[in-house]
Amino acid sequence: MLKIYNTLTRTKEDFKPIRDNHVYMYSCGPTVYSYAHIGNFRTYIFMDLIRRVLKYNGYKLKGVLNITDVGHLMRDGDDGEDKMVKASREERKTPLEIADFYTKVFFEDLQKLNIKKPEIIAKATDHIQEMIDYVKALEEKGYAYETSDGIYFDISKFPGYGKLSGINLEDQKAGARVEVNSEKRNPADFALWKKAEPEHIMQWPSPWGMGYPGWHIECSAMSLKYLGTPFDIHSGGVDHIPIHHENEIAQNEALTGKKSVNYWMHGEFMLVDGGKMSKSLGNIYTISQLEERGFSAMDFRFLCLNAHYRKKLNFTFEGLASAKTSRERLCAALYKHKTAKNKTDQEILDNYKRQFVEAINDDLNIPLALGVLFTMLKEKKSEDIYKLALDFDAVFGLSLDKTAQPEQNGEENIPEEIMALVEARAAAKKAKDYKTADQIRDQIIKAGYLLSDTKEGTFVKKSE
RNA sequence: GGCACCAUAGCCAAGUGGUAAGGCAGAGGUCUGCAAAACCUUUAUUCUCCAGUUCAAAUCUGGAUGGUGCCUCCA
Repeated sequence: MLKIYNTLTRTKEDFKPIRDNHVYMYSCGPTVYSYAHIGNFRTYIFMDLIRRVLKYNGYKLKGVLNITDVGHLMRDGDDGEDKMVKASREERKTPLEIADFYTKVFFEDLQKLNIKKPEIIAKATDHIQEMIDYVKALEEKGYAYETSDGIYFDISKFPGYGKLSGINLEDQKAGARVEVNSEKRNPADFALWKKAEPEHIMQWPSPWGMGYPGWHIECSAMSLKYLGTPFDIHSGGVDHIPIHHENEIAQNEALTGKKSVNYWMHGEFMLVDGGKMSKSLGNIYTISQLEERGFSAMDFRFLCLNAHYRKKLNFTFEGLASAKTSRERLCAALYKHKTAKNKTDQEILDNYKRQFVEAINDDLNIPLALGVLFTMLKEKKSEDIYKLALDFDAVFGLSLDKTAQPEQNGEENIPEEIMALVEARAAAKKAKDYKTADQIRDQIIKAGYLLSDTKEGTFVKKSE
């Protein structure tokens, strides 16, 4: 039985899907105004792990991931500038060009990380009509009101507000900043629809004139369209608990009168060097930047797999290097099993499989499951172990079948002059001229290559 | 001020009532002309501290201390 932690109840619960065998899931996706960074990707790896564990348990999936290309404001939902508009101005491109470019990079990164795309990718700008209909319905039900700059949700009409994050609106008032927008009935009311100035570059006709949607309405309208209500799982980052997901709940439940989501799952943040990751501190990294430093996207995925999704993960390059070494040794060990012809007792295999399943089904305890894999690989070499490791990899997504390869004398990337040095060293060694051989070795290392002498001969590879 | 959470070896990290998984680094060894790499072995009588509950606590309760995130846009 799969157990998952539900943010709404703050407990681990048995997972029971609404439909027998088909799980409906919505995951908050990127706002495509800039490059997604490793913190964002930790959350998408988390989404991917949920999906893989569900599939491993035999469920079919209907997953939706949104691409936010409008409506995500720099401040609150009231008075900030739209992120897409800002990026568009700064990069001197149209919002569409901005969105297309960063969406493309986003999906390339997902692929590198071996994150499988959910079944439905939903772009906000393709669903403006659904959002307008949604807002109109809320207005008709008396949950929305109009001000000079937009349509707002009246949270005083929704008594359950705050149940996901545990906030109490009365307590919040004490320390809260003074609200700029005095037309709002309650400080925490949020925009469903914003009226646009004539020069605003992203706007659509609506019953309230030209304008654009609020950010929160996007996820509500699209999840309702594709998944209905209620649906099984809603995932996202922990930062979404207090505002974005509270607002989604308010919108959905106000509209339908029903509970909208059975299980809320939130992935914790990634810290950098023990603190917050932010552009102003200059400590955010993209996947490409990790690659420039000699790490693969898979090294990063492996790093994320080593910490539980509900624990903060402190990113350091030291930690990433440790993950890289660990992953490479894992693959090397696996290759030995792949090429072994021995068999392993079914009882032993079943025991590892059981431990693995217990781990992943206990609220996605992937770090523990990885421990099971490492322990299993220490068994006597056998192709049965290899096959079972690949079975586990359906969850890990480390492409173990592809990466468990013999060491190659990667000649495709080794320049001829280096190969000449390698041969010269071999000759010197054969002549027992170790002084010359060692000098040549130093020379090769200085040039940025690593040598490894094995019984099968000398291998060269680029050092990172 | 409010909300949420965390504290386990040099580092990362699992374990949430029955006597400390796993990884990295380190140490010893094998291999090597010597190294590096690889491989093998090994590494916490103890879980921030103080009380309490219990036959039994890293795990439960209370308190202290330290750390982080959110309440501004964030994954």
